[in-house]
Amino acid sequence: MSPRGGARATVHDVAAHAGVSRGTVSRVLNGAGYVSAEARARIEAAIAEVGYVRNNAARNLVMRKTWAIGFVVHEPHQLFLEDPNIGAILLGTNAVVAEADHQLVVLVVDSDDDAARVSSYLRGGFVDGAVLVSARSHDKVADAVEQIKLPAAFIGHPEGRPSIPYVGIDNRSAARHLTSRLLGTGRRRIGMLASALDRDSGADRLAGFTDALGSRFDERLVVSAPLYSYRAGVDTMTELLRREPDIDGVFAASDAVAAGAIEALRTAGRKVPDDVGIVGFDDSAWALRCNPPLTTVHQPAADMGRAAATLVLDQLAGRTPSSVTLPTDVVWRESA
Amino acid sequence: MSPRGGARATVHDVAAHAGVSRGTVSRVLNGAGYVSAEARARIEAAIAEVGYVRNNAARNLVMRKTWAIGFVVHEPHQLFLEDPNIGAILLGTNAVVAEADHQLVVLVVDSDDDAARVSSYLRGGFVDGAVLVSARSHDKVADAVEQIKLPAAFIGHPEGRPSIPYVGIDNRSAARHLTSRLLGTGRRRIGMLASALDRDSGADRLAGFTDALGSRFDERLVVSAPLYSYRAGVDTMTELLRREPDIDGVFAASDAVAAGAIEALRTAGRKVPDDVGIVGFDDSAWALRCNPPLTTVHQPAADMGRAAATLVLDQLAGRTPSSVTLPTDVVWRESA
DNA sequence: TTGTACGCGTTATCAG
DNA sequence: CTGATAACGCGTACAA
Repeated sequence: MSPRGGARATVHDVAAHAGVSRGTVSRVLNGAGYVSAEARARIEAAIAEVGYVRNNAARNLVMRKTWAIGFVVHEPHQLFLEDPNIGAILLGTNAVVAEADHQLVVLVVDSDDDAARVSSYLRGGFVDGAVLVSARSHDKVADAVEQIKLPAAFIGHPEGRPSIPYVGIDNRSAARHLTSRLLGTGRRRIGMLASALDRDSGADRLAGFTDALGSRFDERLVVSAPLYSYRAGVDTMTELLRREPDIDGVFAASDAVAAGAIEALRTAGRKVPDDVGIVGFDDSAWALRCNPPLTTVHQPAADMGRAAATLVLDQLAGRTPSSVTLPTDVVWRESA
Repeated sequence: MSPRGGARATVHDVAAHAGVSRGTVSRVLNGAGYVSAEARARIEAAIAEVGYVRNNAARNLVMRKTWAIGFVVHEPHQLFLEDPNIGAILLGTNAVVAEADHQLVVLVVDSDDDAARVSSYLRGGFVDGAVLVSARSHDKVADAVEQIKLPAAFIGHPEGRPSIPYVGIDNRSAARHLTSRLLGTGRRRIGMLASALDRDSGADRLAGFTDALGSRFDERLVVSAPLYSYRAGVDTMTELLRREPDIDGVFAASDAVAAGAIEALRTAGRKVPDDVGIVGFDDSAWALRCNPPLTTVHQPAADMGRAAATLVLDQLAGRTPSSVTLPTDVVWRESA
């Protein structure tokens, strides 16, 4: 006796088909023992026959749990397409979440409307927790997460959200370290191509650069752009050359920016690293694709994803999570 | 009177708080008129006061609709990270889905376990429809979609799934066209770096190449690799040079492959395009990043995403969808 | 070992 | 215009 036309079979149908009660069917469905071999066999046959598939809306309603974790990506179009770390973070998160038998659900925020829709999705009980990537401090999605106390973790370190743990890297000390090594190669006039100063990563990298230069810091040698992009690298490097033609060292806020800068330097007839030494940040696919290969800071992207997932899972298990800062390494190659 | 500790407020709580019935609350929640101004005001105040947020599990259960659309990405790690089209497809799909007030939910399949989990997610009634990217013909996810008759659309054109509409491009004629133009530049010995021959895109590009060459086709000049990757380009080009040192034209199955091939050619001391003319496919970010810039086929990735989303939405609206093939353009640049 | 009955939070259908 | 009340499909004490 299949269910009425087109509708999906329910536990009720299976029970009727097998000549048992719904309770018994539910028990075999959830592997909760106490079912006779005979009943189990009949029920399993019935399940196959009526093509039963569980209705999760009903299940979630009663269990108050969805076994799904959100992964919210909050980037402007272009950056989302270009950012090499985001994919690795995603895969790392997915690995841990899957291991815990949950389903990762990626939500992309690409406009203000999206932010509103994703917020209400999160509030709507579709997920048990969420990993937030590159959220700004003031952010509709973060507001929602905080308000409904959804177990969550940031990748990065937005200020003003003490209630949500994060996993980050120490951008400032990494930038300081990298700049110092660049100084150590004997460069005299070192500039910075800064990016995304509205975000902790961008601001901290600039701070680290400033730290390393100390009294030698000259604000005229810092040119900034809103995004970590190849295009930004071309533009800011061009501007930096205009301001200071005898520049001989450059710290680019990301590998993509560095790649663009190298292009601009080539156009201007400068040789890398002979005339100008340049370093990047991220150790992304760009780094090896550049000519010459880029000296840069390696970001443990997949590990960050894994750590963030663990932070969320911990909260689901009732444990109190604490933010983590992962170590980075300078990778010295030919560009400086 | 707020709900018991920690639990979320329900319609019931709101109703009690406002001194009306649940029915009335539901009516203002869903904007379904027929509510006195006074009642509405009291209810709205109550909603704010108790911090009510809708429970979608319950709502979905009764409405049999989730307002969510799945976007299933089924690629090996590396390809997922490198593929430039996938982001644009995603954004295109998201735009249309959001416009229709649905939420796009991205599901990444990265292992056999993932495939099983995503399948059961799809069957579980978490989404009303799905867009499937780069699914193979034999695929657990596609099986599930077909079995439960989930409204869906493929990007690409997997064989053997006549019940699911797709949006694709005519890889074969595009490849034929591109190869012909390469021939037209006077190249004599033209080889192909094929990839992903287990997929329609890869196989069709090879077929188009073969078409264009006609009797001049020499199977020794075709070297293939499993993935559309930079690495594959380096390796297959190296092999092609070994087989045929006096090669003077190359059709690479994708821009990434072409970029790798250019690297291999440079290593071997050949000049592009003077010694060897090379063309790619996709018009991805690689194309302009290569030196020289790549002649290639432009894929309307965002449009493909939009079309696929429309296909799914059409089915949700009860319309019968039909597959679409989008036009491509050859973009002639300096590499050939 | 099995069946019964209740509750999860909404929306929808009716009388009033 | 409003308020009961019945689904929606499932898990689970509790009784048998």
